[in-house]
Amino acid sequence: MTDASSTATLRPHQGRRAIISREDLISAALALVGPHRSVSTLSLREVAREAGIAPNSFYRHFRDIDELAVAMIEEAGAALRKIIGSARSRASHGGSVVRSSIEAFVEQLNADQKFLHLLMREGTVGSDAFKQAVEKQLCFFEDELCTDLIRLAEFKGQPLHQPQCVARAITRLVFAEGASIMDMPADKMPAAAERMTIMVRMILLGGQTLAAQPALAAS
Amino acid sequence: MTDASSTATLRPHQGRRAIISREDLISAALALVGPHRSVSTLSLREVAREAGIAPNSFYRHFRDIDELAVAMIEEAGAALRKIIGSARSRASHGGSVVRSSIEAFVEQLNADQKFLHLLMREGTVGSDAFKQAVEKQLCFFEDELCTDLIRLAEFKGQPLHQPQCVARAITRLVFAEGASIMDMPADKMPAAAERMTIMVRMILLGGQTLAAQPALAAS
DNA sequence: CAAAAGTCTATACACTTGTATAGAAACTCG
DNA sequence: CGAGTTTCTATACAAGTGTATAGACTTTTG
Repeated sequence: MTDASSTATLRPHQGRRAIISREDLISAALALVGPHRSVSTLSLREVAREAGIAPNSFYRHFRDIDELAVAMIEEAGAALRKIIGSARSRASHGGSVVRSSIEAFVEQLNADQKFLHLLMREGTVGSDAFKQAVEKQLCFFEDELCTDLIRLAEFKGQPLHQPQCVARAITRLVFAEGASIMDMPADKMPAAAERMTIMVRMILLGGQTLAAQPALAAS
Repeated sequence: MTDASSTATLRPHQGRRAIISREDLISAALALVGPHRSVSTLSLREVAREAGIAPNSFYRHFRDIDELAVAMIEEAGAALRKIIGSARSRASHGGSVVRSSIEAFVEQLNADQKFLHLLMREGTVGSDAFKQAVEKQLCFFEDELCTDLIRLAEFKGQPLHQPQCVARAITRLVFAEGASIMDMPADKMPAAAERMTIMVRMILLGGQTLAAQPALAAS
């Protein structure tokens, strides 16, 4: 594969120039999904129509619609992790990491980006390959959050009980709650974001308390 | 509607006896869904075929497939709440409510009931009516848990910060985590259930700690 | 018993879907 | 230029979809 792509880079077009790229197809698919349209209902013909190509040309880029969906998920995950990551590092030498991360998250919720949509809502239906792709992205978030939590705990001198578990709880909760928030009327969203912050704080505080008094684990 | 149903009860069949009922259609639909099949991909013809009737007879019972889906969700929610509720009351004068509730939950996860599937996985895709139906059931769970948490807090003399928020966090987390657990290989499930218990404990503990030291809310 | 009423089936129509096949169009290289 | 190579299009097919229409069957009612 490395070989194929490198020769492709050296001799970009041996035959007719490609009129459309994988990214164009992903864009077309992104344009079709939305609050009322899920990836799993996209049809090959529909995406091709949106992209302005004949249905069969689709196969030049993806083996089937599922491969497209997986590519979309990976792109969405990478984009979102970049956003959240920069928000975190921006805040790391400033104030509350929790608040600024959630603010960045909700900001993306408001912006009409489709990325969040994909990751939050579509992880539970669809093909196995698709579900695994979403799961993988969520685990990336979890791991990044985990290393951050550990660093923060050491920095503040507040130990955390089972940081990986804390990170997972926060990640899953935020994505689940986010999916629900997306369907709310706009005027209820600030309150929901505030509530989400409290939820995350509770988990963190629970982890800290548990680290201080392990006996509580059996309460 | 009350009038119509009451007259229907008084005079059950004015014409030919119904060969199939709403419940039969729901059963047929339940038989079709599963780990690899989501409600949103069910077709009217398919459900009718499974139920053994002609496609058009479907309309005698539901206006469209979406109305069927909503009915399924309501049935699933009621059934699951009954199960969890009895598990909770069984444990209320015994030991840990958290553990026994989660055990009941995971037990249902293992049993090949489709109910949990519907509530956990399908709440984020589909029509608005469908999403709202799932959301409503989740709120029922949240409310029941909330009253239980309040009662428990008073009983134990351990006040809880924002019990409604705690209840929501627990509900959402458990359902999200449950959806993920369902796709795991069976040998990893006990560990996942244990981890879920810890997560719930952290939230509870966070809520208690926050009630004791409100100043921590701004940490 | 006949009429009315409700439930179901059969057939049909227009539409969408994925994909197979064949060929046209555009590009590079000798 | 002509050969080779790649991309894209046109057409076609079988299958599946929702649903409209018309009629057959069974039960209650007059």
